[in-house]
Amino acid sequence: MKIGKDGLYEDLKRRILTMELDPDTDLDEAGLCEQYGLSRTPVRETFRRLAGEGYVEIRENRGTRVSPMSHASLRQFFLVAPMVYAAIGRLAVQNFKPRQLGELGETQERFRAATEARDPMAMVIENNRFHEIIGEMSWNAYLRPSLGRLLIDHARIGHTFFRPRDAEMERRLRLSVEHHDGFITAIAGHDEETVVDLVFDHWELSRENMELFVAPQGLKADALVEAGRGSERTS
Amino acid sequence: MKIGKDGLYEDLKRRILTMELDPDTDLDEAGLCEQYGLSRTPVRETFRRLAGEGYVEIRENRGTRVSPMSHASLRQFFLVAPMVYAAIGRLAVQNFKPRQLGELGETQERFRAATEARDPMAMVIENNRFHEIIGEMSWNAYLRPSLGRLLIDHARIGHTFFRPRDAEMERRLRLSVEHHDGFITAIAGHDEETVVDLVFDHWELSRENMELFVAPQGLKADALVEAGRGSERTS
DNA sequence: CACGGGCTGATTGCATCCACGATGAATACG
DNA sequence: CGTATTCATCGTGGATGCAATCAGCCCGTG
Repeated sequence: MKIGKDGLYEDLKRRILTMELDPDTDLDEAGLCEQYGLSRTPVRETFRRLAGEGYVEIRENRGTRVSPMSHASLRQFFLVAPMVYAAIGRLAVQNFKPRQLGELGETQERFRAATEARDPMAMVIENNRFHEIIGEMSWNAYLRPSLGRLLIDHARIGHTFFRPRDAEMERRLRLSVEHHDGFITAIAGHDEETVVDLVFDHWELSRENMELFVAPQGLKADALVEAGRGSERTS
Repeated sequence: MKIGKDGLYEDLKRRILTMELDPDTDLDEAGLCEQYGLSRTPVRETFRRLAGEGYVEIRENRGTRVSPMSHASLRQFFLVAPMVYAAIGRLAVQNFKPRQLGELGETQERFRAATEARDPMAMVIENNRFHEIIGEMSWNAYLRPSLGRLLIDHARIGHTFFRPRDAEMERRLRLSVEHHDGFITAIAGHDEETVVDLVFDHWELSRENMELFVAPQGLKADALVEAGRGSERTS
């Protein structure tokens, strides 16, 4: 674990994206002060910053907690994500700087390494970073805030994507890696239409997985009652 | 001028939207503490909050300043604004709550009163609030951050819209008020297509005005040199 | 005369202290 | 025995003092 203010910021982001910190988890201000060797002031400022970016929410006199993921907001997520992703993709092709293409490639290599190492945490982070960089390439300060919000919940809803349970999920994961390669090639070639097509393919891939997560595979009605009394959470 | 933390927050937003505080203006932390009867801690937290919403930017060890408006970002503004506005409009029709419709009506009445009173400041604020409410009606936490950013610069770029200089601009302003009435009627009737049409009409109206602001009417090349040495600002 | 180094004032960031409000438990009352 | 009220404790918001960093200025040097 890193120390200092930036370490706290990065760690909290990582832990929220990887669901190490579940939605609605209360953050212990005093505890984090101690762990990162900070006083409460910089910790509170980090909370404000994360709140501005949508990672947490601050309730007056009632502390800071990880942003919730309600059923209602999930529907809104599926409605706008493809639109924003496609727009960001187009703008990225139009506006990217060569230097960013290199950064994208490096991130993709780390992502590929994470998949080969079967490291779900690293996969989540590198995949998220990959799409963040595409956002940066768009150089659009107006659309990026929404992209950021979407990527947070995309990582959280789709985290099971990176924990393949069967051959089919393995195949999808490999396909996802190939998509990323395709993004890099298409962006480098200023091929806007191919990027948009890839955006939708890539979206469809993770959308199907996320729907499984939101509405899990058809268990028999009594399966949970039999096996896990009291362990499941009511949403 | 209000006092307290909320007063500071509201006032800064208002002063930034109305261009009372120009882009790139440094904010005086100590001065604001004194004016609003606060210590530096809550002032700094307000800065963080405003930074998260896109009103200001904080540079490490170099203070807080009003968010800049560069030429490059302006182009990005024109590219994505219609898309986001239209999407928000659709979602608002689908998801609004009756209570919000009342709030929208009240804001529209204040906006109308401001136009009749020829009060540009109030017009900017109420117009901005009107579109914020439509954003709230969408109940889409993913798209609203971008809407917020767009509305900030929409108010700043288009502030001349509310200072009509000739009969044509007066006409446009009246048309704008009528558009708002149209929004209320169409949203109340769940008429999604009419709302989207209105969004584009409304957008076109202010777009034309904003383009005049960005690329002002064709002065003769020597006009500024003759008349206003040193008084014009370089953007 | 131009340029670089060092100093000083001002401003920001961080730590600590204090006050207020919320939460939970114990007790008194119905 | 159940419920409401009070009180104690904890945690958050705000104020203040101190340290670090940055900007501007002066002076020395080439």
